[in-house]
Order: sequence, then C-alpha cells, then structure tokens
Amino acid sequence: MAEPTANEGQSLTRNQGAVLSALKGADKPLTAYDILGLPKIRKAGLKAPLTIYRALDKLMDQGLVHRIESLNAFVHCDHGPHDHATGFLICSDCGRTLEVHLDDCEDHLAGRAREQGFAVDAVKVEMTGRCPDCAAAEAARSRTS
Amino acid sequence: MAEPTANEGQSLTRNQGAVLSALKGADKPLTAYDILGLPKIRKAGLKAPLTIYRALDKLMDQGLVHRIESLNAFVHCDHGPHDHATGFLICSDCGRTLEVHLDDCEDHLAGRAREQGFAVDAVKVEMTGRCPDCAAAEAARSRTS
DNA sequence: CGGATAATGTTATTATATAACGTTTAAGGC
DNA sequence: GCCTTAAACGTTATATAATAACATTATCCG
Repeated sequence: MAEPTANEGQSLTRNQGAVLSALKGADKPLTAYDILGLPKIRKAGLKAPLTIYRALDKLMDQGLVHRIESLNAFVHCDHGPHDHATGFLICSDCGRTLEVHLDDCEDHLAGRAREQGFAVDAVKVEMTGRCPDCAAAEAARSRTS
Repeated sequence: MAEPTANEGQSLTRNQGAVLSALKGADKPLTAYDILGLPKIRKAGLKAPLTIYRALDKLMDQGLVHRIESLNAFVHCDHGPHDHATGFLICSDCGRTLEVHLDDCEDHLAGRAREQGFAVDAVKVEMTGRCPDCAAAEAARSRTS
C-alpha cells in the first residue's frame, strides 16, 4: 500500500523543501507564522508570510502536507501519498495530532452527500479529544487529587 | 421572524437572540464580521467583534449554532438540539451548506480513534463540493461551451 | 537562444479572533 | 425588597491568520 515516497526528490523548490523539512521536524502541527519564526527558516532566507503560504499551498497540492482547519495549522503527512482522505485526531491538551485512515467511512459519508444531490470533492474529518499520553496523565492527576 | 422564540427552554440574552436571528435569516454561513455588518445587528446596538464572538460562543454551547471550520463561519443549526454530531456539505461555488447526520459513521470514526488510545470529545466532518443547484448549473455551462 | 510559465521577493492590506479591564445586568438566597 | 455574586456586556487595543498587487528571477522546453 505504501508506495515509495518518490515524490520527495522530485519537484520541490528550495522554499518548499525548507517548509516541508520544518514540518517534518515538528512533533505537532505548526501555523504558517510558527514556521516563519523558526531559525532554520529565517536562515534559509524565508522571511514573509506569503512565502510560507505559497510553499504550503504547493505542498498541499502534492499531498505532502495537510491543513488542520480547526487549528489553522499544517502537518507533514506521514502516510505517503494517498488518494484516500484521512482524518485527524487532535489532542486538546498537548496539541499533537494523529492521522487516521477513513477507509469505507469516507465512502459512506460521500454516499450520504450524493443522496442529497451533492457532488463531493473532498472530505475532512477532525476529532478533538485527549491523546493516549495526555489521557493517562489526566487519569493520574484525578487519582492523586 | 424577528423574535428569538424560546428555543428549548433555554433563554437567550438580547445579543444572543439578535445573532441567532441573523443566522436564521441567512441562507448560508456568515462570518462574525458578516454578522457585525448587518443593519439589523447594528440597529440592535451590537457594534464590536467581541460582542458577536461572545454571543456565538454561547449559542454554540447550546448547540444552536455550528462553526464551519473551513470557512471560519457560523450557521444556525436547523436540526434542533442533537447529541449526535453532524457533518456539513459545503458548496465551493455558492458557499451554501447542507447539514447531514453522521449516524453510525460517527461511532465508527470514534471507534478507530479509541483503537489508538485516543479519547474523543467531538467529531467534525466537512465535505467540499458542489450543491445540487451549482452542479446543475455547471453541467449546463459545459454543454453550451 | 528566446519566449512562456512558474516561483519568488517585497510591501501593504484585509480578515479573523482575543486580551484586558471596567461596568451593567440578571438570578437566587435571605 | 435588597444584597451578593456570577454572567453578560461595552470599549479599546492588539494579536493572529491570510491575501492583494506588482516587480523580479528562475526554469522548462521548442
């Protein structure tokens, strides 16, 4: 299923490469301005918001980066290129995200849309909650309080 | 029509009523600033963004209004209060939205999350595409071009 | 080469959302 | 009633997110 990530050496410009690298180095989604503030990025010569947004747009076109709507932030896609839409689990404590495959759920959702005459282009699923680590930490807190 | 009728026992404040009424009167999601710009709203004495956002927050708490993340906009919930999460179909042509029930799909999605140790609080689904009207209009255009 | 196309640089501006702090309003106990 | 208190509200300022407009440079390909 995981086709080799041939995408990467292929067609990224310097700016796009720098932004993708920044996202890969982060352990959670970054906003465009988070990225802009990284020393690595400043050193690479990127210094305007638009520069970041343009790189992000291209990276999203190629499926290498996803936008998390409810955070106005961006994450590196760690599943390789996929045609199936994916969903995100967003931890409201630590801000980290987990990517999950939608599988047949995507079809189910799109099917419901079509029942109403709606032509679906894209499906976005975002779930908020507590990640395993933060859920455990919370449980520990409530035991000792 | 202008009256914020008693919605489910919960009483709304003057500001909340005005904002809800504005959303009910719109045929598509409105941003906070869209709402702020409405004559009805200005006449009701609401004149700062924060006033609108505070009202929206309370309305969302009560499940009377939903936020569309990918539009940064808000819609009146026309399904009455529900504990089941709903999804939205968003027309990229006209900007109108359709609300759809997720039903068992919600459980399926939350189940996948739990498999990974994630405790889900909320599920958001947003689908982009063309509504029935705009899909028909597009088909007509392509026939005559 | 030379012309087209995509990417970038730069500045300014628009759009979206919240902070901070003081005042008013409304609900409930006595 | 009237006191207490929490919620809601008003106002100003500011933070955060995204795009507009236009000039310049790099890249592809005949």
